[in-house]
Amino acid sequence: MPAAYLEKLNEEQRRAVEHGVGSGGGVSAPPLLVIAGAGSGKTNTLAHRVAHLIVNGADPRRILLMTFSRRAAAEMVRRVERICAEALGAKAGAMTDAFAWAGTFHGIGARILRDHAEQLGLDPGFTIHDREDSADLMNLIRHELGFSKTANRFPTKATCLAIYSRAVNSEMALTDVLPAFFPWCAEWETELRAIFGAYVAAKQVQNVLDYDDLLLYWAQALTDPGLGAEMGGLFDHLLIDEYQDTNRLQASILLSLKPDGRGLTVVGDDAQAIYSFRAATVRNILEFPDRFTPPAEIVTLDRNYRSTRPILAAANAVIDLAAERFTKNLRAERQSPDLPLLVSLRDEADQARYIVETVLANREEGTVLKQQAVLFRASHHSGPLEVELTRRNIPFVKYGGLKFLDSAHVKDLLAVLRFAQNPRDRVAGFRLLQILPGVGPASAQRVLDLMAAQADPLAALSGIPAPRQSGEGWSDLVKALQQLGSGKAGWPAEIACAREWYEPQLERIYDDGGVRQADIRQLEQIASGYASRERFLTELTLDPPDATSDQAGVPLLDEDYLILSTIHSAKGQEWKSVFVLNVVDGCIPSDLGVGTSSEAEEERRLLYVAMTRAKDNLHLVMPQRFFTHGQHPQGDRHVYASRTRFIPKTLLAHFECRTWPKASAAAGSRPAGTQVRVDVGARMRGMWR
DNA sequence: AGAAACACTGTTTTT
DNA sequence: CAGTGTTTCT
Repeated sequence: MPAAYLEKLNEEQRRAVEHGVGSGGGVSAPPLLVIAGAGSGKTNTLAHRVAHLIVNGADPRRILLMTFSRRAAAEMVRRVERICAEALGAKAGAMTDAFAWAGTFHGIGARILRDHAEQLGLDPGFTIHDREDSADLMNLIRHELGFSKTANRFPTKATCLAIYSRAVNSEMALTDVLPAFFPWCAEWETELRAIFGAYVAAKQVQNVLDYDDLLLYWAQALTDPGLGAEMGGLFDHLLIDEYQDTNRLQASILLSLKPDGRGLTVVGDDAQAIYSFRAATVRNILEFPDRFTPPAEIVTLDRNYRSTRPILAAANAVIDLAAERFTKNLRAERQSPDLPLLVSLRDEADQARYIVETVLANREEGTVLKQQAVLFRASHHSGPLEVELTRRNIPFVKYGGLKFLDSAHVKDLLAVLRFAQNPRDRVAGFRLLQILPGVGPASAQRVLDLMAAQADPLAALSGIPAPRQSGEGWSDLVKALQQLGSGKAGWPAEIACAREWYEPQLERIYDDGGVRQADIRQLEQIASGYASRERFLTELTLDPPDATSDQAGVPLLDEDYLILSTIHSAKGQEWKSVFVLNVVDGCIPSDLGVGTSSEAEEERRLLYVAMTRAKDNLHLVMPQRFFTHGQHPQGDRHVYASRTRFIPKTLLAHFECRTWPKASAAAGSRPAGTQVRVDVGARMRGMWR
């Protein structure tokens, strides 16, 4: 008799869920590709497949689920638990507790590398560099090799890292990467090669891995037949979500784990590929079926349960103009008479006011703030809106863009913990030492060199003479580090030690110590939720708290707040009402993102992703003019923007076009500028919040 | 020599 | 605001 949970699925969803599952949990299920359009019940289908495997006897300890973000993984686990509980009753708890391999590619990689560290010649205590740490290390090396003062300007640290990362993730040779993606750096190939060589060596000496290493070491380990079989043998089932946003290196890992594809399920949608800047390639998903013999089974989910028919029609029309399409359009299941709105208004200040007023009106009609989201291409696009929301006292949470962890004082405190954890980590040490007064780059390097020469760097600290002007701060730091390094205090008491050392420094360095101190306390709060210092540091690097809000603390769970998010961070989510900011050329597409036609195509998909987040109401907002930066607060230099090229005239029939505020005799004669100038000032101030 | 203070500029998207 | 480059101070 079929399980009750299967009855709720449509025919295609059910086919994806049941594929290859027989008695024994489908241990030898042939490879499966699920093409799942926006709003087609993808997450639900994948969760049902995992649950169905477990219910049919698959060993939950041997199921690996990889998603794009940790948030998505957590949501998936929650749903699997729910479905299993329904089907299995009391014994479901034990089953789902055992389902512990769910996370991002990078998170799973870190875990597997730590488990197999010794076989790979790695110190299991390695620390992980985030993007900025990696760039800092790249910068140190760039300096050491003397490339920071070449006659022609040398690529910046961020560019160097981007080139390195692109080569690693796309599995391309530097010679091919440069002309294809960084033509303006092609003249530096020899120097870059030297930097990358030194960068890799430095990471190894310092016992650190960067994001790319988490995949690269994993992929390399898998090329060894013995280790490959061992790691592949850990799992009967591998399920990968958002497969259109994986890169070559990730595909290599999958294929090495399961060379014949048995037990492999990948899910994705080529129309939603928006991560090519991270070397993701849509070819992974397109080529997947034919990598195996016989080819993978393909199931297509093309019924959209999320958006109303007019919203989906508009989104389909946008993506229909794409140069290349591989999947067909979605079919909407929900009727509605309301067309999506295309709102033109005067400037960004009006845009902010329009959003605030509409959001509040929606709430009056019963749509809570949490069911409404404002999406934008670049993090700073929401600046004026944030000012307006703050002014009107409307709580909001912002996803994407600058994070809590990026602020200098938080990084300082983390540097203390990281250096204690791994005293060979020069990026952490370099940062930490320079907090002391009278210590700059030169003295910091000297201390690190002396430490590096010793078998026990932390113990060696006692024998190192204090840098000339560091005063009594030096011995305090040495004491604090050795105390932390001994591990005697235990976790989370250690973070309190670190804070006690850092707080006086904070007051000395910054004028606005109060706000920053609150952040430090919040970090301490977060830290107490982790089992150990190593776990805390690793997980914080791989999964930083991804929202910032207008309040110091994270909003209480029962509190209502508006969602602000970059389009990238909105992937996989849905809201009742969605507003998309700055739907004009220069923002969508970003003026930085139209260099090549494939970049422009990705911008088009970005707009498609934004539009398909909406369930009931969609507002595309277009300010007509933008004030340029870098001028006097009262200046009125501005540029005029036009509607995005992705919505040409021929598509206007899909929208209800409006101007705001509604034209009236009085409003029409409003003296230009006066009201606007005030808000520009507010916006400028808001930029530095 | 090396640290600190100052002036100037430029900002996509993220594991 | 952070990152970079320049000048000034110790």
